[in-house]
Amino acid sequence: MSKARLTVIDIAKAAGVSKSTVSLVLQGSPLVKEATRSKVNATMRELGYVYNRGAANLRQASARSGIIGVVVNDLTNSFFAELAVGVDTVVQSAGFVQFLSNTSENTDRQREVVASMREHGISGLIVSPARATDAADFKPLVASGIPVVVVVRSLPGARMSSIVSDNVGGVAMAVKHLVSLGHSRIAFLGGFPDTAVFAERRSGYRKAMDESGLKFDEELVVPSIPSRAGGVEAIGRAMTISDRPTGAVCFNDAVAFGVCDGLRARRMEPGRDFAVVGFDDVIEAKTAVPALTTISVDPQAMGRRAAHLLLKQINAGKADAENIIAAVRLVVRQSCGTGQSKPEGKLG
Amino acid sequence: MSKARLTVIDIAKAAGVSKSTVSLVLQGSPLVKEATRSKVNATMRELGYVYNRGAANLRQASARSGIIGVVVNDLTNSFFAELAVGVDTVVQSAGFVQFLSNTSENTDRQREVVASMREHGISGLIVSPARATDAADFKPLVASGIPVVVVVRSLPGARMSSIVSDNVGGVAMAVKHLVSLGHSRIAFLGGFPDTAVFAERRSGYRKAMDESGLKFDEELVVPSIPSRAGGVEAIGRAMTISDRPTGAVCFNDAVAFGVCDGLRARRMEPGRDFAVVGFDDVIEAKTAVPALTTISVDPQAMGRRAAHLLLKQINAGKADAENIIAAVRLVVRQSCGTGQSKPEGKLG
DNA sequence: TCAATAAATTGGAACGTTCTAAATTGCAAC
DNA sequence: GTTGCAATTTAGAACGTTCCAATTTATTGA
Repeated sequence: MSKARLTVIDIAKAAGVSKSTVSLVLQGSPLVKEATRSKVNATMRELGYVYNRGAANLRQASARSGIIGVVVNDLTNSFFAELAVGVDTVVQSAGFVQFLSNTSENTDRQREVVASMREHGISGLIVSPARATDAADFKPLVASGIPVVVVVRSLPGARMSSIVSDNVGGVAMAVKHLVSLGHSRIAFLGGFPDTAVFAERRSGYRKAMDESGLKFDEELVVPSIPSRAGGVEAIGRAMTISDRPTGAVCFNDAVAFGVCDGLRARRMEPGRDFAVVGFDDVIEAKTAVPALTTISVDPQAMGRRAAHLLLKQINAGKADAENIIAAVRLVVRQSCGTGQSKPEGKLG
Repeated sequence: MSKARLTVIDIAKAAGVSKSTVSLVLQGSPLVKEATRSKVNATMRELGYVYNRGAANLRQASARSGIIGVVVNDLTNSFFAELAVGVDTVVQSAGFVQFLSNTSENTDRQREVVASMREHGISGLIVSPARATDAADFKPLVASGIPVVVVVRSLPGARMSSIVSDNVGGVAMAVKHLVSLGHSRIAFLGGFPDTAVFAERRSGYRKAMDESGLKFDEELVVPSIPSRAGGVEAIGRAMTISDRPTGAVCFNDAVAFGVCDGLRARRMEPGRDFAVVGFDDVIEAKTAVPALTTISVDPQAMGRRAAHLLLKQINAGKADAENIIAAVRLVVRQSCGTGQSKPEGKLG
């Protein structure tokens, strides 16, 4: 059907110039005369020329390949989708193309995907690592001089730039908010206990409890799968404790929604009978009933920031690792009530 | 820092064979002796060789580039994220790599992204077009022999394969479900009225009303932005109608959740005081309270199917356009109640 | 042992671009 | 008219792979 691919030589012939000139035009070089440039451009449009980036990358350093790889661990989680969108906006406006892949928390697939991106000559990589990723997996990549920015989950041991949100500060903020509303039995619900993020958030919980002069009770931290279903389960277990909590800060918003579901199943209304705080501020947090009080991390902003950092490193040629802790803020909505009356009086 | 790139020639030298042999090994050719193959593989591992796919694509037909482009119109909508994940699973297991990009409903960006993918020599493209996409935008692509599969939204006028869900059948099913529960004033809420999908779903609504012997009342279809906020707004307007509806089928699940929010704001409990049906069956539909009765389109399955179709076309070299309507099913949960008592008695 | 064949390997020419260094052109000043 | 210098343009050698045709090596059958 389609004839042989059009090359720069075909364009050159048709426009009556040399292939070098066409190449110069392609690169927007100031060396070529305006008249020539427009003539060449016209011929390209006319004949329907398609640039072959693969051939170009053969000559140019891969820093100019124009592809930014983005690898996320769970695309079905809207947090990561938002993150990718944030990266995309700045990457696109810098004239790069985003190459997004999903690992579904599978380290083998992550290896494949990263290898594949490397083969395609990416200019840089932004990665939210799968659980249990070995930092050494990225060693050869950074050794070969390709900038890498790690987001969301840090990979201790590797000399790579990273951006993670302020997990300890965020949870501490949430706990203190509940304390200010009069709560003293505060649970920490959800999350996989073997992850760095969990450890950080838990330590923020402990820190804030200590600083508020409240007793840290191991019973009050109940891990679970960090999902809505996990939240239902976690609140279930939390309610079996003899000295029941009156509020909880949750590992993330999904867990928090699950906790709300679980409370309703027990005929308790979240925000009135029990205070719940989430973490992430996913889009639904605003519109849920009750609207969720949560720690906002703004995944899009995080993505944009990661992209800027990566672009900086790409342009600098070689940059030293930079580790950023993204600030986080408490968004007060309805899920903790007004704190007017004593929460104890509402239980039962 | 890093020395010059390792090439197939370096490996050849180190392993004591010719570059051609190394190339053969790379391609898994049966022509090379087992002993040689393992020797070469060992050297590659040892020296840390990275395959340069760009150079390879220069020689091979782009059908072998191994990249599948996926373009979606809104990555922040989990429906499309799920779709992409579905595509990814089959694409990966076929040894291809997915190249996902987001257009955010912007046709200009869509053009850029598609052009960029073309430059990178994709083997095929799966696209969920941005609103108001001109089918002609894809003409040059298909003319050049690259297989394209359109998903979710059809592009009338173009000779491309497509997979869309059974919009008219789905909504009709939902309406008849409500009718069987005793409802007769049924609204159709949400959606942009200028889209093909809206037209199809609306026509399914009308068809089912007619077939059930119920009066089609223009007042009962109230469009809105297809989001949670849009749902709140739509139910608000629907409740101002003199002869109020007692149930609604919604443009999608997001709208349905918004409708639930709006009902609660009016002190009505969805599933008890008003029946609501969604469309899409997003993950939250199962765990929401009340669990949402909805039309399930299984985006992952749709993605897998699109990927299979695309791979078939890639392998066939040239395939004629195939248009698939993906079956859809009604998932009954709690948001329509049991239908035991007359819904009219519950209003007020 | 020697053909005859099969199996395995190989050199060199592509592929479509960029880059370097050199050649050509234009133009102002002599 | 030259000359000099800047502005444009260009030929040809890369880049790292695959493919073709040809060569070398192993295996078989007499």
